[in-house]
Amino acid sequence: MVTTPAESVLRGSPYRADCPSRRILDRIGDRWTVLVVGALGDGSVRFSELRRRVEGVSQKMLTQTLRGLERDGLVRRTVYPEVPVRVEYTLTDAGRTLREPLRALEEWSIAHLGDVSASQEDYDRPDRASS
Amino acid sequence: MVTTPAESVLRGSPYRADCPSRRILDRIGDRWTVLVVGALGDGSVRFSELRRRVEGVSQKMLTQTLRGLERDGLVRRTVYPEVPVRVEYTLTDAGRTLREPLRALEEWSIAHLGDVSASQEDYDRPDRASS
DNA sequence: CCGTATCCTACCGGATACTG
DNA sequence: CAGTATCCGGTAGGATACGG
Repeated sequence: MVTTPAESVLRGSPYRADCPSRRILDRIGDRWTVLVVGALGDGSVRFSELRRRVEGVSQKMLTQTLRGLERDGLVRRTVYPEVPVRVEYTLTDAGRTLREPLRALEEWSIAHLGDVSASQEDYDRPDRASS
Repeated sequence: MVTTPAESVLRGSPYRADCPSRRILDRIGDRWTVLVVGALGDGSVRFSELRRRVEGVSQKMLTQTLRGLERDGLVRRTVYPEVPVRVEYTLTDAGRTLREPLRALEEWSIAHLGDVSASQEDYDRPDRASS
């Protein structure tokens, strides 16, 4: 059996401090990045509309998250010098490729979160053997 | 075109505070959970071996991460009452289903982290127009 | 409308010491 | 070996005020 690069990282060698898994987690492992990518979808979205789509995000964190994505080349920022100014954000081609793996994760969560919640409640019951 | 459930969450409605995407991020969005799931692979792994596979994880955080995964029903903990004691961790069936989406993410990072790094360096150059 | 600048708090997570 | 307990600092991120 030929070991693919991905598998060599996943199983062959330990997770080094600079392995791809960690680098990507450092980028999307925060509270908002994944949600912003999802909220952008495949269109152009204004800042204020993004704020509405990602419920609870503060102005500061939305700006910070978008700057990070722009720096990574995953989001393009376009300013229309109208009055008042209009700013639109769009996923780049690279950014769009991120949607598929993220969607896979979301589908997993939709499929399994019920079981996870049930397991948690069972685990938290002080009485009864853990079975 | 029929809108799938996943898409209705991704695009139709805003990301509510209790949507599946957020729940899963709250669980695996921390520093170690994803790495521990990867390090477990499809076998049984001892605590000390896990520490070695996930470079840099502290004893406290490894324990805490494993407890969380056990609570979620994604990891099974087995104690062998030998002297000294031996404890092995294994992904449950549910836990194993998480590996595919996580692997997809890792493969994305392997494929794109080079471009991301290049984009960052370009973005961080003070001089020169952004394009 | 779309930010930036400050301040401030919660908590994640590391270091260390101690048990069964 | 596999934890638990305690302390502690750095930082993610919220609230607020202000600027272009």
